[in-house]
Amino acid sequence: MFSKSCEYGIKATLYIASNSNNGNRVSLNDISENIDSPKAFTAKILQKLSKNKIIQSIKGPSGGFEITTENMNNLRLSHIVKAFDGDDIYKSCGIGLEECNDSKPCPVHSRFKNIREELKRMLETTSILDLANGLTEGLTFLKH
Amino acid sequence: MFSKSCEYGIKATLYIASNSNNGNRVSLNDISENIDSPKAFTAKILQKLSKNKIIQSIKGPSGGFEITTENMNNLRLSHIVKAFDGDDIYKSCGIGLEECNDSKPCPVHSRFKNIREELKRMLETTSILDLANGLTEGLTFLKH
DNA sequence: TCTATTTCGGACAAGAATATCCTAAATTAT
DNA sequence: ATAATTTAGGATATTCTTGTCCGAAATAGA
Repeated sequence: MFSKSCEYGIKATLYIASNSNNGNRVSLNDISENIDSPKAFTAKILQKLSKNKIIQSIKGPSGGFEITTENMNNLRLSHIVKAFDGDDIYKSCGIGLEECNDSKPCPVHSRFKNIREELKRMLETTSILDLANGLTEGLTFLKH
Repeated sequence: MFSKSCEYGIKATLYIASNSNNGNRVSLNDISENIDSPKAFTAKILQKLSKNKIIQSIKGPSGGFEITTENMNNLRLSHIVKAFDGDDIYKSCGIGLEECNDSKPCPVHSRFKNIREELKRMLETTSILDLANGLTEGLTFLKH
């Protein structure tokens, strides 16, 4: 469904968010250990999240990554997905046609429409804060 | 959503189906022209469809590809998707966790559940015959 | 100021997906 | 039988994603 990068991006953001909740800044090491991801590759993921203003990065000793309270309240799952995979998943044609819409549909267009819209809606309404709270409360998990 | 191979696989199957409807066997050339796909790569796709008993292939002059009436009645979109991409799209965790279920959920588990199930249901109930009929009747399209 | 820590960013490596090429095998028609 | 047509399948090439490595830049603390 999502690329590996996007999966790591979501996990990393949620881990950072759940710690920023408690006022804790976390490092690359913390993150890659706690979301069970390759460290060097995760560094790239974090750079991307940082450039997309999804997370904030601080260099130097006691540096690391965090999410501002303001960001936390506005961030949605769709923002992360968009940064890594674009919005093809819920916008583009199920069998890859450039032009595919209600007036000139591909064979699967009508059957995919609802699902795509539901996915879009879910991603756009799911807040990072809510997901992070689930983690903080121990109701959900980022690794086995 | 699906791999390029899977997209070609669906398009090829539908093109063949819509022609088998009319009793016409179609060649690799026909197919790659009409679904707008690279010929050599499409040959591989057709081999895979053939090995998975989704389509039948006949060698030699006046050979080509077709779908038996029996197959046409039983084939569902899910069969093609499974042959190329497996069933990860509607079975595996949204952020790639090995173990992710109702009793030990990842943060997005509950929000993805319905969508995944709807997708599964759609793929398993959508018949190739119905999709092919839409094409034959000129209601839907495989290329722009 | 010096050192240790941490992120940044460019170059490079490995693997998977996509795509091509060429010869073999089968089959039809002459 | 021979020639022509069409799929089968192995080898190879290209591109994209995933992943690693290493030195540079920033910064906190001694």
